[in-house]
Amino acid sequence: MGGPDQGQPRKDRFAMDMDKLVSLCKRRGFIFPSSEIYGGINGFWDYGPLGVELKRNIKDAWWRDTITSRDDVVGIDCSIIMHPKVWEASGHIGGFSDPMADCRECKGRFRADQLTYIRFDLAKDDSAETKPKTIYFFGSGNAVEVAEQNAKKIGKLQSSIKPGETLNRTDGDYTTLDTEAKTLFHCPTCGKAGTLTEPRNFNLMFESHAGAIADEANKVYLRPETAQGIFANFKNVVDTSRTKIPFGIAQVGKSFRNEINPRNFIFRSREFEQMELEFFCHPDQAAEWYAYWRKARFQWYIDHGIRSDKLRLRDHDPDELAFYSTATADIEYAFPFGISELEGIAHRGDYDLGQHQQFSGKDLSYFDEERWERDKPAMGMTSFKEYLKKNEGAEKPGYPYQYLPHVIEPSAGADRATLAFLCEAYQEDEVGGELRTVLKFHPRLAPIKAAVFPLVKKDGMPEKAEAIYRELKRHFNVFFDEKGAIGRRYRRQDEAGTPFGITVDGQSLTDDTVTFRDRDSCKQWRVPAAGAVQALRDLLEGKPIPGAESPATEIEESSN
RNA sequence: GCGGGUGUAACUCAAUGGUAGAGUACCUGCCUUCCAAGCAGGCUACGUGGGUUCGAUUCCCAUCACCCGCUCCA
Repeated sequence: MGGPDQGQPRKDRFAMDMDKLVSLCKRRGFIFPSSEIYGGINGFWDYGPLGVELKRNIKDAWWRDTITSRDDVVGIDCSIIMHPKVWEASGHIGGFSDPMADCRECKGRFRADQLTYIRFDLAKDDSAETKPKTIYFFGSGNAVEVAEQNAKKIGKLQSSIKPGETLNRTDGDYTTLDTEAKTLFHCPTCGKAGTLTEPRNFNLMFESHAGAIADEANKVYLRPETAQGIFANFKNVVDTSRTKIPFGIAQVGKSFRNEINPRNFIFRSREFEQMELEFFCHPDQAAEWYAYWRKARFQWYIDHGIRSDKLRLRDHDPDELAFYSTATADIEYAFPFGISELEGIAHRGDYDLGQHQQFSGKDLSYFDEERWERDKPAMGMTSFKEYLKKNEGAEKPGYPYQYLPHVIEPSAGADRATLAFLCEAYQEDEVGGELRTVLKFHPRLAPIKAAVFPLVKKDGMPEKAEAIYRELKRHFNVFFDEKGAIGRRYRRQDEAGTPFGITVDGQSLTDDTVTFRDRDSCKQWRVPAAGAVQALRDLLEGKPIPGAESPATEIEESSN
């Protein structure tokens, strides 16, 4: 987050801002606050009739481009609740929960485990009964930093020891102090003592209990990401699906995080949907695959209509990387509320499989049989055991035939993508001197593909239009509307993002043609009624509008 | 979680210590041959819970939700 676009959005006549978008989403049935009749619930949102189609189209496009159109990726659908050990192995139980302490005085908030104390107990050797004298030094940071902050005083203390006295030093953090000692702690910001609250755990994982009785023993978590289900099933998939490295396993599904502060419409919510791919490859090829997915995933957003310079690809600085990752890139979008992440592509090495191998005690390594069979004659070996024996004592004796695959993880948020596509599509322009609000979705993503209208409600036009509608409905999600003025009906569909309007008019009754109307240009052209299905299919697949120089909507080939 | 702001109809807004009005939208009918036309009629609201008051949508308190800033975001 952060960046040049974070100032107040301009609210001029044609500007998109979140208020307008939220309002449109509500008005047209894209997105509603969850449980709204009870006042809503923070961090949860519902998708309405148009919103669910949009989001489904996004997920379907991702699924098709990532899995079914490829030879090297398979899908999976894991349970939301998994064995709690999964989250120990993944680091979510340790790293996902932060104890926080607030200063009552200056309202500062601190990671309680980063508030460090250094404690000295001064004891006289010959008087075991005398209580040792205790001196504390406090600060923010690790023990070394706090020692530096207090170097002078500590030095003074150490040099004041008399013969027959011992000085014992213990380091620790705020969470380990007893209640009395906590009152001695100074707030690192305002410097006042005893102003910090008890540390409170901010565990971002939702907890539940498997079974009717709630106790510690059956505590379970709602998954905070879908990825771990993939790693946990790595062996199952390898053993059953004839997949060979390099290959990927992909999943779309709900995840849950108890965000401290849900904000920005559906961008950060507590229940959200992820589209994640774990692509497993040989360590030697990981860098290449990382580069491939980094590029392919960025292109995917462009191919689906995010053409503006609001979309960017940002490589993480080395100091931003998680300790196990050798490279990570974020695909970001400049939302009205700031530049924020849509998707991260991470080179995770063998960290995840390694963790699960360790915590489960199961061998998760991959054996490259093809390569072994190819190479073994040259080495004069008949069995892999010989090879292992030869390399006994080596760090990776089975390498390069047996190894933990490295993984490239493109991890996308379906709700964030939906919001980005909405923001990108939202436009206000002028048609015949009137202001028009239009959602210029890529036809592949548009909730409704076409709307069918009789020009007026008489002379048999409604009947003819409905017949065409029925025929189209067998193939596409189309909409029929015969009420009111034709212009109003066009505009309504513009707000829903419907790319094409099909109108039955007076001429249709004599020559059996209909007009097609393009959402973005408002241009119209005639098509034989009997060919409407094929004509719409052609348009949705990117064939040009008759008379137009460029295709109605360009659909480039994805780079896979 | 802290500070500030907002909460009235589906949407955008108004007025008011004596229970509320507009525009748009929506519904019905008439009319209408291509971009939110017209006519007639109709439906829908004071976020929730307390308090003060004869009486609260209005004042006070709490709560919930949303917005902005901070914080957080493996």
